[in-house]
Amino acid sequence: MRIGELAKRAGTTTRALRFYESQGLLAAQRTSNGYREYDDHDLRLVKEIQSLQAVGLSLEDTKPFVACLRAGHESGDSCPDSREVYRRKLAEVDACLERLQTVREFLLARLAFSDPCLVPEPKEFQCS
Amino acid sequence: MRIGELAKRAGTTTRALRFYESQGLLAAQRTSNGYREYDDHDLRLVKEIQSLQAVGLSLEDTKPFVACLRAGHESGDSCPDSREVYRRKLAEVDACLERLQTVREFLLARLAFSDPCLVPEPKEFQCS
DNA sequence: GTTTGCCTTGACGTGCGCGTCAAGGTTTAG
DNA sequence: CTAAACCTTGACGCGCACGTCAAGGCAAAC
Repeated sequence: MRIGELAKRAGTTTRALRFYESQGLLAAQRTSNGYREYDDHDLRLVKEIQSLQAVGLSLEDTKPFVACLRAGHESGDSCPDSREVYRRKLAEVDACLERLQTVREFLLARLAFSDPCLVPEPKEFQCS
Repeated sequence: MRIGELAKRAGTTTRALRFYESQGLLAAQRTSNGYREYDDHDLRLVKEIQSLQAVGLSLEDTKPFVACLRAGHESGDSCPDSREVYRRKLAEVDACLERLQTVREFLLARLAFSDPCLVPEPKEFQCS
């Protein structure tokens, strides 16, 4: 399949896929006219990248997982480097949780003084 | 005092102070030669900004607090707009905590399968 | 032939909070 | 007189994961 179809199947954009290639995550065959050609294995790679990004890993962090899949392993997280990324990320998450708890206590304490009771409006948030 | 001394007293840089001014957070008097001139009230403002940033608020979010202090209030968080920022931030923090808990569960589950037991190395982390 | 819809590379834009020069003016110490 | 240490504005850089144009090539339908 070509880049447009891979993007559609993976639910992403051609720009993202070309960016992954520029970062060394994705390697495509080229047809005679210079078009990129992908197979189901590449689709699998893209989905792996997406699920790891959803957990908060950077593209750099997904490299060991991609390499693991390329090495023939069934899952991308069965290699030592991948598991090391998991451990590092877990430590980061724990640190963040602790910090956010502190921040939460602070905000609650500040709001405790005579709150005029307005309805809050939840929106999106940058974390992890 | 001039910008260099204010920066030293507040533990920041002249670049940051000029940036605050460009964002409408800080307004300085000018001496005859064009130098910015600050007083203790400005130092107070800068410290307010810093403490709010430490809690994870953006510069934009600190504006109501600065306005509140400028309006003559003792503390920057005694005005309705400031408290509204607190409430919104609290909602964001709560959402982030929930999300990070989910991520943490995921990472623990993935690591649960035959961990070769390597020592983790805690580093800095982007959160809030 | 030409329009349509793919594809290519390249380069600049985004948000945030400044850091880091660059090129110059001012004031003080020696 | 000169050097040092301040100050001024302006403009570009950074990290991250792409978005968005620009200018053009390729293939199939009309």
